[in-house]
Amino acid sequence: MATGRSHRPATRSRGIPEATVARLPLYLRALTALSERSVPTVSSEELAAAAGVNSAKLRKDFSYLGSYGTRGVGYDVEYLVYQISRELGLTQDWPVVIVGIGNLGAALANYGGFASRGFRVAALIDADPGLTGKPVAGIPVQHTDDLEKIIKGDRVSIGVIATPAGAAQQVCDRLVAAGVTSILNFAPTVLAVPDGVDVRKVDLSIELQILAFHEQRKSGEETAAGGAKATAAVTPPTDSSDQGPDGDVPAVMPA
Amino acid sequence: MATGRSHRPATRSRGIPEATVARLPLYLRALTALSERSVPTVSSEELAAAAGVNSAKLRKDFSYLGSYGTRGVGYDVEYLVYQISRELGLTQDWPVVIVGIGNLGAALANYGGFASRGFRVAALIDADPGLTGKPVAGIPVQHTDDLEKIIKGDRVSIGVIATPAGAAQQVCDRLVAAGVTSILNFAPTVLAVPDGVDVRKVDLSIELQILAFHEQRKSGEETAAGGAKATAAVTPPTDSSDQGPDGDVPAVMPA
DNA sequence: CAATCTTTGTGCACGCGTTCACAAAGACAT
DNA sequence: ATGTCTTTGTGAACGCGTGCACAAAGATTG
Repeated sequence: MATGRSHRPATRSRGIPEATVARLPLYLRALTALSERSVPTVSSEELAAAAGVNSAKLRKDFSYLGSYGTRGVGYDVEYLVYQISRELGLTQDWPVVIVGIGNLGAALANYGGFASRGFRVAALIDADPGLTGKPVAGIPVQHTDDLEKIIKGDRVSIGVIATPAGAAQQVCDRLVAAGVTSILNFAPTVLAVPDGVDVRKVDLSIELQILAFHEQRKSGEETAAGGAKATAAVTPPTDSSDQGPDGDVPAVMPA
Repeated sequence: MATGRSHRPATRSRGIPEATVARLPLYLRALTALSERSVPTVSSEELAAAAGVNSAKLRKDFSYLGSYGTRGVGYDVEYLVYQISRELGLTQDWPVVIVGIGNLGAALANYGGFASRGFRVAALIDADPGLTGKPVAGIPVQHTDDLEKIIKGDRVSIGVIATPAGAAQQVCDRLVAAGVTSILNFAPTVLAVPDGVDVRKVDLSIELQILAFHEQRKSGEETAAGGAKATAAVTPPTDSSDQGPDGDVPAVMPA
């Protein structure tokens, strides 16, 4: 059956490493916060702390975008906000459809982080006729039957799937056939898509399982399980910035 | 200020690489599906396809757990389900609290994927007195004032933060002080936690921004933007299993 | 203008993760 | 029992990402 896994050898988008791209939104958020406080410039050290990363890493990340800093001073906040926004493509308008308006879909529709970043919820789509017409987050839900019409009519290229797992692949196929080329999938399924379509997956259960793994290690290490956790003595919250287990290997991935 | 980033040199949990741990839940889900269909054994090739990964990677991943396969045959589904569950710590009961019962919190409370994996929603907590006592997903919401009591009373070690960004750090501090040592954070903020506490972050907006980046590349590459996408000719959905942009560098990370 | 101080930008080395490719192991047929 | 065929388990090579450490660049002060 020969799988068919082509595995493109890291097309390295015009030289910007994927790892860097994944951090740009992080920097952007920190910079936006600084901008709102009218801070004119930041050093790599400060910004790195705000974004929760290493300062050397941050500088290297920025070096891929060009030399936007001034030695001895730091980075111009406004300028950097613009550069990163442009690089991420957030200066243009991205219509997005959300398919599956259950609890999660409604949460996503209400999520403020979208609108503030150039994303516009173009439509909410659900298969339940009982929902059709009902407004969620101020937007009337439309029926799945009209999916193709909506996508094509509004030139939507990004789709969010928040349906049950069983419906996900079918919805995905229809989205792709209608012209969607980027999909954010919340359903716990592996989606099959043709070449040229990007899929990012967010699985809440997987994140918890990874936490459980590390949690288990903590309990079962020093004391042999049992009443171990009864030691109760928990280090009080300090601002130590050490994070996470060890490596950064998250569960969200293109697939 | 010397950052303070200790960066533990990858404590490599008893030899299991983080990247592998992050994939175990993926395998587990595929195996569970097979188990429900009463499939006795799978080859690495088949299972890899079902989980959306490379078969060599899968075999190497399993090799860290031990030699659970039979050459010429494959892996025993039931046995593997058990081994992975045990490794991930899912054979024990993990009480979880969800703080912030807005749209997202409610969605999480209703999410079936938790219960089916050894996770138990021990309590829902919200700062809004109007919500207190109201049942969400069959569980009455409790007030933030009782947070410490709840955590300690039920020996909760995993907390989910689904509050607005502004409240996240404060909630985090209280959770940690009360004994929580693993946190899944949905608020768009960098959380500061003491050593020994794991934080995983899920940021919906970041995922979309990464998609936008790749989407922009697609449009601006072959044809110079403009009516480029009017070419409409979209490759029909096939079962080609090529996934994602290129490298696997997701936006969810310990921090 | 010269000296000093701050902060960027990056060359280099190292380690983790991925992939290839193949030998060893076992099933199965004769 | 012997041979063939399938599939695992892994050694080795490679590439990406990270972090260190420092030279170059510019601000700032005297």
